Amino acid sequence: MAEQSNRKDESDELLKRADALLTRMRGAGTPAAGSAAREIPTLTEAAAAQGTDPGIPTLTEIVPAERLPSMPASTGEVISRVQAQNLEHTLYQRLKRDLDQQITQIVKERFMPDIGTALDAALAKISMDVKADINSMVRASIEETLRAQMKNLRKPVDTETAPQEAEAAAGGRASADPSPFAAALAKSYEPAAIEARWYSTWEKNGYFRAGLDESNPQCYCILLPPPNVTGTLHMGHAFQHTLMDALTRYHRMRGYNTLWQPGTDHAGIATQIVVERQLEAEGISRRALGRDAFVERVWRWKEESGSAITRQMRRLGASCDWARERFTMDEGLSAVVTEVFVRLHEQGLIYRGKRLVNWDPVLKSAVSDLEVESEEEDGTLWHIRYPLASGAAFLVVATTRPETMLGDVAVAVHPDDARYQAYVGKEVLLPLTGRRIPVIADDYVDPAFGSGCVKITPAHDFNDYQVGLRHRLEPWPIFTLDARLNDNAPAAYRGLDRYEAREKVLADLKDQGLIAQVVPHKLMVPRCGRTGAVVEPMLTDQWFVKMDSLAKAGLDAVARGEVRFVPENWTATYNDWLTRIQDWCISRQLWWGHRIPAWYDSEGNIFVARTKQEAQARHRQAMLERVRAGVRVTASDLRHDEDVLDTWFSSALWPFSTLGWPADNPALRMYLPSSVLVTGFDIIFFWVARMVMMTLPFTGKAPFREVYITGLVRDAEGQKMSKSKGNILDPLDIVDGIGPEALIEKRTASLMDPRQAEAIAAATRRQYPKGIPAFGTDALRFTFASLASHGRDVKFDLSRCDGYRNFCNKLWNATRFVLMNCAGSDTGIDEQLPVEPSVADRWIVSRLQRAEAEAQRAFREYRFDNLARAIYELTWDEYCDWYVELAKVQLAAGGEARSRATRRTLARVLETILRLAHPVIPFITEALWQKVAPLAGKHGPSVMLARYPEPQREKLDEAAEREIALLKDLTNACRTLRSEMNVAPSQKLPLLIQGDRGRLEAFAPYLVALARLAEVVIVEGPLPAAGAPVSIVGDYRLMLKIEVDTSAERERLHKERLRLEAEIAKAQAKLENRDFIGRAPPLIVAQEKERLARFAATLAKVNEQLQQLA
RNA sequence: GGGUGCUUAGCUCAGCUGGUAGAGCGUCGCCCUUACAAGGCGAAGGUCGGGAGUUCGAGACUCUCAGCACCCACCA
Repeated sequence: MAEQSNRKDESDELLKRADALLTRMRGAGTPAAGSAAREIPTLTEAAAAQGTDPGIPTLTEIVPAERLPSMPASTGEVISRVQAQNLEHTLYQRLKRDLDQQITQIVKERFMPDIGTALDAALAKISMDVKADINSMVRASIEETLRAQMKNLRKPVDTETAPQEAEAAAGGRASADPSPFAAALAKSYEPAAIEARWYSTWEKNGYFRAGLDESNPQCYCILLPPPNVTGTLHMGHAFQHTLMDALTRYHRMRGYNTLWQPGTDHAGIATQIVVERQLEAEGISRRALGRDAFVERVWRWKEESGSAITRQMRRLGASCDWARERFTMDEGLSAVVTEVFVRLHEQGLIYRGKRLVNWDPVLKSAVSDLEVESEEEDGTLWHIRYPLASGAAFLVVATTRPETMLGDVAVAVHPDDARYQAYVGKEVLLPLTGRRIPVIADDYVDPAFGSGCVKITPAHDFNDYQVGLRHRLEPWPIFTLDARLNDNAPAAYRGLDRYEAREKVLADLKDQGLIAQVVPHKLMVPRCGRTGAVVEPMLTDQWFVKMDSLAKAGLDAVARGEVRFVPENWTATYNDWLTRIQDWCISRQLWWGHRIPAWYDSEGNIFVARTKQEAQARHRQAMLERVRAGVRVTASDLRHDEDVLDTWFSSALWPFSTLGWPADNPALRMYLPSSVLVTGFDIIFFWVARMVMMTLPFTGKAPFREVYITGLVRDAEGQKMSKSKGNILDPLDIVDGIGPEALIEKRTASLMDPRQAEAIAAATRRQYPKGIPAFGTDALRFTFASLASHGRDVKFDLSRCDGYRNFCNKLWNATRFVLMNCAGSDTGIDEQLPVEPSVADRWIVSRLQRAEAEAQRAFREYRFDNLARAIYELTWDEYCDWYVELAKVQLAAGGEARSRATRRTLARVLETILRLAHPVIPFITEALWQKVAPLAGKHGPSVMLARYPEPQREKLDEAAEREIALLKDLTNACRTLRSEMNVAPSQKLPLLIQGDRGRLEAFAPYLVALARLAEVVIVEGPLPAAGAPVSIVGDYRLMLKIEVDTSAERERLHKERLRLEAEIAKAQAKLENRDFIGRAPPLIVAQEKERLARFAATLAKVNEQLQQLA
């Protein structure tokens, strides 16, 4: 089926037809329709008309006037390109929101009803998918309008051919009035506006397309773990997709051939269940509908909801090659599935047989071991007496599932168990059935548990099955496929459900006095991961893949290092599973999935073939041979196997089925093995290991070189996000924001258990009283990156998003600053002109080199947290906090060459930062790069096509780094001094510094500006004594020269001095008084002396302070 | 029962081959300084889960104990 690839064509086709219809109606169509249709403008007309044609609504009719940006009057005023871009951008943003709605509205209102209905249906059908196309139509229209507008607005000078002049003219105004360039970027960062604009541009221009240049030896490929086709994007996807997109964009920018292979999975069980529920809601049963109709129905559901997840991925900026999108049930991929099945069967690696499998009685299908999830539940251990056939004695067996006793074929004891040795080989009478069953001895029995006797039910227990095989006991199945008792059970129990049977068995045993003991017991209950039904081991005919040789190859591939896990410790998990693997049950008794390519004749012979024709041919061949051998045969038609394959069977083939295998082609040659698989640990077994095992034998190559295992995304409390817990977050709600009511509505809708709704609503209200603000895609992606450290689950905390949105805002504003100062000015693009880089310029370039090296290492090691940090710190802590501030000083004071160097550095470093950050935050970097790149001498349609910076070690300038470190220290020391001295922020003071005069003279202007000083006074020799504390930084001693108003302080100190002097005088007088000395006790005299000394000391301090203030 | 992680500031987490404990958010104080209040400057806050060992020196290495989380296998 080519539905996927046809979708876009279909949409285009519909649009075209709609357009054609419009044109016809507008033209010489039927008179009635013609007049009505004349009122409906094309988008271009709507945007361009502006009231020129009374028959066509103007822009303001479609969009309320107050929503339109003010347009300059058409008076021949000069408009700069930046202005025009800005105008276009704003206009586009505001229009975009309203237009498609408005158009639909107008169409509805003004079209004749019959056509209207048809078009309505068409619009409704395409509206979602076509949004992007409408966007580009709107864009095109607006571009057209603006071009027309600019013709009127522009001076005769053509800015296209003389951009320097035009920019210079605008730049000249910028110095006096920065508005043109401030306006070039909105005052603050608004993600929605940017994001809407760029994705379609990238996609339209084919930037995501796979590189197929075979002369380039560097190829980079990531396989998207195909999400469920009918699913929606959750936080785990968003997290992993962010990392994959960053990796893809990084390597694309490094010049690799790049492919991010997208696609979706048919997700057999999950999808079938969803559609079955829909049918139930309509009161239709799947079986009543019939297989073909049901499958048809699932396809329809897939068509309706199938693109939801890929639309969401686009919102996150995922740069997949959508043209190569695949679906596991596409014709091509289905053919690969059949081919692989047939080949494996030919090699004897697929077989069919009656085996004990995990059976879901609700789904009525086998499920694989992996799909069974055991959970501890409270149960009971019943001790039941089995009377010996020979006499009055009993053997007591313990069981948690008494109903299965009806299928018992033996009682087992441990061979060394002295208590029971006498009974081995004897028989017991199985209660309720009257069957006689043997007592056997087997190591499997744990004498310490229960009574030491185990009932053996081979047909419904995996361990018992093994015991049965060892002792050649015939299994005695007692359940039907929906877990009711079958005819092997005594008549009284037939038809009962397994739990009803349990009750009845227990009651009957009790009546017969055969229950010896009832003990509460915790046990693990195996449930199907999908339906939650308790799984019943069941003997059924199923298809299996023989795993031993495949597993061996899978283990070897990892051991040889062909596939490497990151972090490495997952290798152990992988190895452990593969060494203990059992044969893989691949048949499912479902309707939605790949039909097993096997046919049966009336005698039950199996013919595995690629097509029915092939199977028939083999059948005829076999019959001929038997006829020749003289066997009588009856002709019969072949019956197709009813079962479908496990979803994971087709997923296991993903690495080569998506690349056009088995046909040799460039993509297969270049992108297998793929570079890295990014996924969660939860599908190492389901998918990762199976891809390794299936890809190796069919292609001789590993499916991927590395497997990066991400953590799981949990909520802020560390809980797993799940619908039933009501703690799910939709990544797009973080991007776009959501109100509290809508969020609660979302979380409580379609709950399995509606009683939880209230608790969830309350918890949600508590946690998000105001809902979730819009953070934008970039902030979300940056957050994911920063949380992606190794070996840890991710507790998703919205406050981190907050921080990273602020980062985006910082980047935005830094760019505004650079544009204000550099746009229209000389940024040193002409290498002939003299430049005079300062130590600050050299420093920031050096820091940039370090950050680039760190980023490169982070990508190599999948340390996205370090990557995010490197970018964050460089941008904020170095570039914005320091370099930009230093640059202000240089621009204010420097000569022409120094200013040119400063602007050059400002622009070039920012431009590099934008490229550096682009893999993580693609949207904002693209928007800003468009403005910054020309200033840095770079040109190109997209930052995506610009090369990622290569770190160049030799450019590290440690001398400059030391100098700036010193300058930072000095600045901080000044700030400390100011705060210690309680100097008002507005107050400027001179700073006295003693130290290397040459350096200080270089630092002085920066210090004056950054530390808000009046001047820097360089002091030879020791610093003069003064009131301020002295700071020491390295070899430098510095102090503020306080010239603040100290009169109040002086007055206070003066008063204090007077008081002290008075006290001292009094004390001295006392001590000089002979009467006092003579009569007072010595202790008192000593005290008085102490007092005097204390006063004297305090007075000395006060005097010192006064002197300092003076 | 087997395995794998984790335990560092109020919260979320960094901390590479052992060498003076870090970031973001939150809190508090002062500033609406001409890119940015989604900002700037500053401050408080930690015997790095407990114990032992190796070492001149341990958040890091070894052992042990405890707690938390997850995976696998299971005793009927």
